[in-house]
Amino acid sequence: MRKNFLFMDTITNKVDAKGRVSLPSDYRAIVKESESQIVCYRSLTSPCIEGCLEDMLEKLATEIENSNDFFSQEQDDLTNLIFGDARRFLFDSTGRIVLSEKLLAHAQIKDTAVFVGKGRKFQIWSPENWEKEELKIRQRIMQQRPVLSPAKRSEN
Amino acid sequence: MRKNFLFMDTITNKVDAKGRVSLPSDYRAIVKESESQIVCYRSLTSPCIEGCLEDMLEKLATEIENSNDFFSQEQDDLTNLIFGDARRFLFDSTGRIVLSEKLLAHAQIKDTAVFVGKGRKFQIWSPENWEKEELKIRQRIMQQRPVLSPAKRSEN
DNA sequence: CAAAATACCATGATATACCATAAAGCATAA
DNA sequence: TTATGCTTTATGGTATATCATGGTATTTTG
Repeated sequence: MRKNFLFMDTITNKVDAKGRVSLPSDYRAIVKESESQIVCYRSLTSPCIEGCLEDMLEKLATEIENSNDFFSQEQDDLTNLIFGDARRFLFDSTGRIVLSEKLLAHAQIKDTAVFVGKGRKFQIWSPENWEKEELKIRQRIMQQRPVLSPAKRSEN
Repeated sequence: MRKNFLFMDTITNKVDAKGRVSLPSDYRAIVKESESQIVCYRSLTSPCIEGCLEDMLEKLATEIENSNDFFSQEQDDLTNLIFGDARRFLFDSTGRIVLSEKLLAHAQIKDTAVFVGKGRKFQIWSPENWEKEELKIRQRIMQQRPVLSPAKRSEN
């Protein structure tokens, strides 16, 4: 790969009874260009699904492999959680992936999924949880920047 | 080789009276692509079976050979244990391997085996032991999280 | 030859790939 | 701007292929 790519935007799609969702078309374009695959796993810290390109995990695996720390407990834990949870998700000719029950349950997703771009990775939220999360994020930002210009504040 | 491959996901399969288990189909695909073989041995630190491609053990052996580390006696011992225990496991035309009594006993596996991907290697657990282990790991990770360096990558 | 290990066959369940229609974006021309 | 046709995308439905697993045949080995 080594191409530039960014997962961006926020897109809401339907999830049917079988767990099928359309991957946003921009994301599909990234997959095609990169010649890699989408990999998803439960976020370690939030009630959402996280996704990235398999290349990213490849990189992680290589780092661990080369760290000469064949028997480290910490690495063992990490690899168990990340690789033990992650799975490839190929999309069919209509652009859909099917999310597993495990992932959907973790993210509390029923019939609607919100894809949120995060650059090198992306997240999938339930509409309710994402709404709350976005609010939290905005509040954190505001606190950290008390001196935002009035113009900026009235934007949006 | 240097092909890309990752053992991922957590998959539960049945073990019959003869010790036969289906190797997850993704794992089989890796074996075919790599033109290497699956090797399994008793984990040195946990009640589980550990597996990887034979290439990996090759690499480990080379590393030991080339590191004239005066203080690596411990690592040397560990690798001796692994090589003394490891064995090739070929799968038949239906995708099954036959786990030995020794391995099954060590992992306390009766009629169900849980395959847990770890990137370049994987583990096989009994459902009960894996459940406990996963919980332990999550607790440890949560505690250490702020100081984990490789984990930066998986941050939000 | 007996016992065990290994390879092959058959089946149902499940996941995957494909088809068809609807909806939405996009460009061009009026 | 507004209307019109075209292309791309989303989504419900269905056919197909794959996989896990119980069973049996065949080979190996002691």
